[in-house]
Amino acid sequence: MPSPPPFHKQLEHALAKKEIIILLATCSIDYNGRAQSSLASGDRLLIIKPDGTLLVHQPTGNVPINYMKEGTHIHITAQPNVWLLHAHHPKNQEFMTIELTRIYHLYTQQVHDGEKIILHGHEKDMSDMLYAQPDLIEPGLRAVSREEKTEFGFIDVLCYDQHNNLVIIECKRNQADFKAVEQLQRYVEKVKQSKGITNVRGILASPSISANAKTFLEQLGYQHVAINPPHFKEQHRKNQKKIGEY
Amino acid sequence: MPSPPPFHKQLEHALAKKEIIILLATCSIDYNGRAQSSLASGDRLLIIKPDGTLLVHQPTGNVPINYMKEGTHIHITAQPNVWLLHAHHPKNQEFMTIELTRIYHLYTQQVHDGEKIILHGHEKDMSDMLYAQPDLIEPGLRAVSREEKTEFGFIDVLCYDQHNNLVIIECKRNQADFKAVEQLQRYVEKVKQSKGITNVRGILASPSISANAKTFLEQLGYQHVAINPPHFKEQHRKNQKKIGEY
DNA sequence: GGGGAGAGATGCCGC
DNA sequence: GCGGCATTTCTCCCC
Repeated sequence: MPSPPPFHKQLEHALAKKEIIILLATCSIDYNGRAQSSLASGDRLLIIKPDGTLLVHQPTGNVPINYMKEGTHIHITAQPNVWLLHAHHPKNQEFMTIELTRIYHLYTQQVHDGEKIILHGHEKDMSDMLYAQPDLIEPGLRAVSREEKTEFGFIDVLCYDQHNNLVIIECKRNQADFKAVEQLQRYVEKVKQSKGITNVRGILASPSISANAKTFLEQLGYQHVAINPPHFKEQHRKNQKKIGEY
Repeated sequence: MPSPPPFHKQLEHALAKKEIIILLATCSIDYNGRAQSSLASGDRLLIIKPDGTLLVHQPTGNVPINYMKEGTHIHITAQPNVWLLHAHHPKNQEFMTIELTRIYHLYTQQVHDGEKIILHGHEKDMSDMLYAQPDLIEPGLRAVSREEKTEFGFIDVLCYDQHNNLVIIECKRNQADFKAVEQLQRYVEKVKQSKGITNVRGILASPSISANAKTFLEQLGYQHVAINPPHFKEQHRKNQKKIGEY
């Protein structure tokens, strides 16, 4: 029975055929590009995708410890006791060198997946809700526009109140912070300036706001309205049910 | 020769022994937690780490299409034609169900890696440089403090100029945007207020700034100074050399 | 644990 | 391509 081709030949073959490559190995890593990094030797999981994505995962943590994005050119060279995996992203001017000293496992395969994820519960769902039902914010509000583009950014929801003051609403699906207040401030000030009016109100709609951000908000003369993103409670109830199902 | 244990037994064993688990399979996925998502059937790479991290990768892209963070409890159940992988993160109140219909490949192993990455070229390197050499910004500047905490955030570098005006410097290692200008504005206004003085200057130090952000900055009476993060040119030179080496 | 801010942020959509 | 901005942002640091 003929022996299998050497590791680097297998890898080259998989790269050429644009297979997904799963490699568990002891390696050290150097990166040079938008920043510089070095990582001493350890056991890691390397993933090379058909689109030229390279991910390096340690045994813990959510995020790859090193990575190269789609469009990376990869090649491997065999040396007496190590393999050198060179990764180069021409457009981003990024380079990575992985020195492999021990190969635990290599698997490669053609994969097919054309499906896209369907995601709900993001901020747009919240601004959709407030555009459809502005009285969740305050009785008498009339919604005028959504995602209105200004020179200084996009206004989530624009309304008039019952006294015909313009009302600018900025939504956050999570707790609001300084940045959210500043976004609101930027839109309000810009609209006042460009329309030459002063009766413009600013409302920050979010489930909560940090104490400091609230102080800041109120100093600027704006309001916070506590609003949960849509289906927040239903979602929680579903979770509770699922606990029972387990 | 005895046949190997069924897939779900192998997986249970690996979970119990806290091995890293690499699984290439056809699956569909539902997630419920901070948001809700569903993903129809396709070929994906699943990774389960010893710390309870679960990653789902499609054949393209940098980022996992679905994930559960460290601390996730995972168990698997076998049904007539499918396996159900249940993932539950108690603290985050998150749930994921993965329906596996075809197993291409399963590999599990103990892994060891205690190494930490060494990273250079981040923003702190830049504020360190400006604290040490404030005259890179403007002749006659005297640095007073770094990372100074205020009620409204942290000031990167605080200086006095040759006319004894207080100068607040905000650093960005990349192109500055609206948010950077607003951060600077917040610090300057807060310092003016808390110290009861008006001669406070604001300087944004970054390699570049977007046109709109620059307009905004100047309307507020602040300045932009073009500064590259340290070793930027050296880094580029290194890259150039590496191109030659290839 | 919360707050504040950077990140080799990433990804999406707009122009 | 850049710009503006949300992200199941993530991660780190400091209180």
